Amino acid sequence: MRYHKIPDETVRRLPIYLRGLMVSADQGCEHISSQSLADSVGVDAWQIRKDLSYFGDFGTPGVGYNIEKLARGIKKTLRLDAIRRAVLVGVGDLGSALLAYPGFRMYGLDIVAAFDADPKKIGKTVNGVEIEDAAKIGTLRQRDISLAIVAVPRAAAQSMVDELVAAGVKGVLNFAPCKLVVPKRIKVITLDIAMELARLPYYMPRVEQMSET
Amino acid sequence: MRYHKIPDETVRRLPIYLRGLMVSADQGCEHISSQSLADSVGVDAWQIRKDLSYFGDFGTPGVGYNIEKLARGIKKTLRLDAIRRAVLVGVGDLGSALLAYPGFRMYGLDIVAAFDADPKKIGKTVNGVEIEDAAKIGTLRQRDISLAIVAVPRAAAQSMVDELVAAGVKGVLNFAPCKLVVPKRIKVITLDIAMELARLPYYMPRVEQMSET
DNA sequence: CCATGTGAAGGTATTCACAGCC
DNA sequence: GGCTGTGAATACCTTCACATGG
Repeated sequence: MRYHKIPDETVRRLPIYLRGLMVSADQGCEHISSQSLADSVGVDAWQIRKDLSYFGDFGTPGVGYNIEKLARGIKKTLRLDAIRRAVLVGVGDLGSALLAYPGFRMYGLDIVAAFDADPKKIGKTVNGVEIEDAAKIGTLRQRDISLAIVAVPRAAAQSMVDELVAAGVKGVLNFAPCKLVVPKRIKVITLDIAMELARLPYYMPRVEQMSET
Repeated sequence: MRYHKIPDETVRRLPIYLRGLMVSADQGCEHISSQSLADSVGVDAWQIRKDLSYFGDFGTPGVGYNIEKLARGIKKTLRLDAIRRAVLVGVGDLGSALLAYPGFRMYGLDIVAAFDADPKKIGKTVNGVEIEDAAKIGTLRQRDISLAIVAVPRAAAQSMVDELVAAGVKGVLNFAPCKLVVPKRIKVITLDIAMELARLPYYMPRVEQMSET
């Protein structure tokens, strides 16, 4: 293996592989070939091998990959071994669902704090996390939390992010349907759910619809 | 303008442009330049012009784009003018949040039906939509609904999708963290929220973490 | 003999620079 | 002068084919 910059598209796929490895590990497997993993996650085998080749030699020719070792390697590459604590801002319908969502655990991620501006919500506990006053986001600085999830209405998103950045947050998963302006050192991934649904019709077969022409 | 296949990446960006156009329209603007739109949505101006050039001549040199006309053109390209009704399967925390989510309206999309397997939920009404028995998904065939949103646990996702496909659904937005097997004519977009959060640390500056090395 | 890792080829998307039109 | 639309250049990613190693 030689030095390579890891392509963004590879980084996008790594969590998929991790998910597939967990499933195989649960089934008691110790090793897995790129082909088997490919079948279970829906990515081509050569793509998996190429992706993994960017950051380490994990496989054994003739045998495959040691699941435990490969999972550790991927986690390290994604820096999931060091960063594990996240804060949620905005405990509305979507925010509450995220607090209850068990899926983060698979990647070793935990939501350990939550903020909201609504006085009726402050002080309540949802899924073991107490909702704090959004005006106190500054207190995050002392709490070793560098990941934030933003689930507030569009109008509030930018100001919340400004405060999060001031409080030392380094990465943001944004559910508000808008662009967020942040310093270059901060990474924002925006996930606009309605937008994903909106691009689905483009790929659907062009049959005449009964409603409207 | 000449014939071009529209790149997938362009299709991914079109809803962003649509969102930006709505905002400008709300502000009373009639025309907008690629540069202004670029500033408001966070995509480069030449990228926008290139994307739009794949499917129509919308702009006027020296003036810019007519917002109303461009929005209609994008909607038509994405086929949002014909497909508007969606069904939700799985009314848990996330599903309920999606039912309440106002963002789909912006794209002319409506969730008009909901299914769940839990007898305690069946018959209840959430946000004006009555929850029906998941065993009755087959009744969709008569209801002119071709889009589905799947928000059930991983273990139930594949069988729900099988039923949806049998009932005539053509496109699926899947929130379950797994690959779904469907006939080639069906389009599935999987949106794994935990996975998005998991790739965030990779892009964050490599400072020493206080917790664990 | 089987499965990995990787150069090389091929394809797709981004970026540039500018001709053409209002 | 200002702004669009687009060929050409560049960068990036995917796919292939096979040498290499257990």
